Amino acid sequence: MPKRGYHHGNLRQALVEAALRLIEIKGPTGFTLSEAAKQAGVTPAAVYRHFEGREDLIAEAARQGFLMFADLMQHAYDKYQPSALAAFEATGRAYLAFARKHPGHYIAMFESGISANRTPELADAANRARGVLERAAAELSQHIPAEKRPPASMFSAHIMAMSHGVVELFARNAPGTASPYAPEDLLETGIGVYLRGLGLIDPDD
Amino acid sequence: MPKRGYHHGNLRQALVEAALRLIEIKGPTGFTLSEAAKQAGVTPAAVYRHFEGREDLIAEAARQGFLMFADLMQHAYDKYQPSALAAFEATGRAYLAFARKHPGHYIAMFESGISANRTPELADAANRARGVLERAAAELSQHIPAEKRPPASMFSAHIMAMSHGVVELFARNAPGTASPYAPEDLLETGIGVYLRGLGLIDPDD
DNA sequence: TGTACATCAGTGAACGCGCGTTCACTGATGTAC
DNA sequence: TGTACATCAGTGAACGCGCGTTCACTGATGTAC
Repeated sequence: MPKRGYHHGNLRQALVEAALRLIEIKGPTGFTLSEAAKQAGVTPAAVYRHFEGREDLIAEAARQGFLMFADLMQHAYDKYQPSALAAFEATGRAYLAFARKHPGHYIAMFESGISANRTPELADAANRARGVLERAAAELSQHIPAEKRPPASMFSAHIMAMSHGVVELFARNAPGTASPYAPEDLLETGIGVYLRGLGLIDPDD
Repeated sequence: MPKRGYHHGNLRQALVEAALRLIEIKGPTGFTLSEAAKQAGVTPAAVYRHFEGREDLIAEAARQGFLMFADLMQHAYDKYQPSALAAFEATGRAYLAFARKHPGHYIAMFESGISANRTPELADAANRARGVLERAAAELSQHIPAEKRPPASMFSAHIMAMSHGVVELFARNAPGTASPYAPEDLLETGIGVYLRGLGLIDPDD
C-alpha cells in the first residue's frame, strides 16, 4: 500500500487499523487520536474528515469487531453442524479464539467503555454477534426435556459470562491472577461441566 | 471528621477514599490524582507525601479492596458452614455482592490495569482473596468421587470466571449488553447448573 | 510550665507535555463543456 | 484533447486545558530539657 502524496486514498480504514494497533498495545486508556493520526501519516485534524472525534473512532473499531466476531462464531457453528452439541462447543471456542486473535477489537468492544448503544450501527453489530450465540443455545436446548429447560437466552448468557470471565481473568497478561491452566482448557472444561449440568452430556462422559 | 487547619490528620486514607469515589464515577481512565487531592482539600503536591504517584494510589485502593473482598467471602463461607455446598454458594453470592457494593474497589482491583504483582502487599491481598475461594472449592470437591473430581483450583477458576463475567457483562450499566435477567439470578442459576454438572447437586434438583 | 528546636505535612508556583478540537487555508482530483 | 471550475481531503498553526511531577518553602506539631 504505497503512500499517495497529498491524498491518502483510504484514510478512514487506515485510522481504524492504527487505532486497533494502539489500543492493543496501550489499552483503551493509552490510545490517543493524535497518535493514531500520526501512525496513519496524517495530521490530527485530518481525522475529523472521517470521524466525529476520538470516541467515534473507537466505536467504529468496535463495530468492525462485532461483525468479525459474529462471522467467526457463525462460521464455527456452521462447521460443526448438524450436531447441536458440537456446534455449540465450537462457538464457545471461537469466542476465546477471537479474543486471542484480535485483542484490539476485543478491547474496543468490551473494555473501552463505549456503549454498544452509542449508534444504531454499533448496536446492530453487537446484536448480530449475540444472536449467533443465542441461536446456537436455542437449538441445543431443544435436546433438554422441556420441563427442566432454562430459557435459551439465560443459557447463552451463562456461556458468555464464563467465556468473558476466562478472557479477562486468565487470557490477558492479567492482573496477576495467573493460573496454572491454559485459558482454552479452562473454558473447554468449564463449558463441559456446565453442559453436563444441563443433562446435555452423559454424566459418565 | 472536622477539617483540621494546616495538617489534615488522616490524609492518606482520605485520598484513598476520594480516589475510590472518583474511580467509581469516572472509571479508571477518568480518575486523576489532582482531582483526588482537590476532593481531599489538599494540593496535588501533598499526595506525594503519602504515595509515590498516581498508580501507587490506585494500587493501595485495590489492596484495601482485596482485603475487604477476602473478608466478605470468608464471612459468607463461615456463615453457611458446615454445609460445604451452601457455604460455597454463599461465597459465590458474596462475589457479586462485593462488586455491587464496592464498585470503586472492584474497578481498582480488576479494571484499572494495575498488576496484582505490583507490590508484595498487593499480591498478598489478592492471594488471600483467591485463597478463600479455593479453600471453599477444595472442601466442596471432597464430595465428588475422586476419579471424576477436577482439581480444586480449576473448579474455583471456573466460578471466578463466571462470576467476573456476570459482573462485567451484566451488572454494570454495561456495553449495552443488557439482559432480561438480574445478575444475581444469572449467577445463582449458572453456578447451580455448574455444580449439578459436577454431580454435587441432585439432577432432579 | 516554658522555651528551643527537630520533624514533618502541607503550600504554591512552576515545568513541560500532549491532548482533542477549531479554523482558515491549499493542494489534488475529477467532471463538464 | 484541453481548459475552467467545483469538490473535497488534507495542512499547519493555534487554542485552552488539565495533567503528573519537582522544588524550595513554611506553618504546625511534638518532644527534650
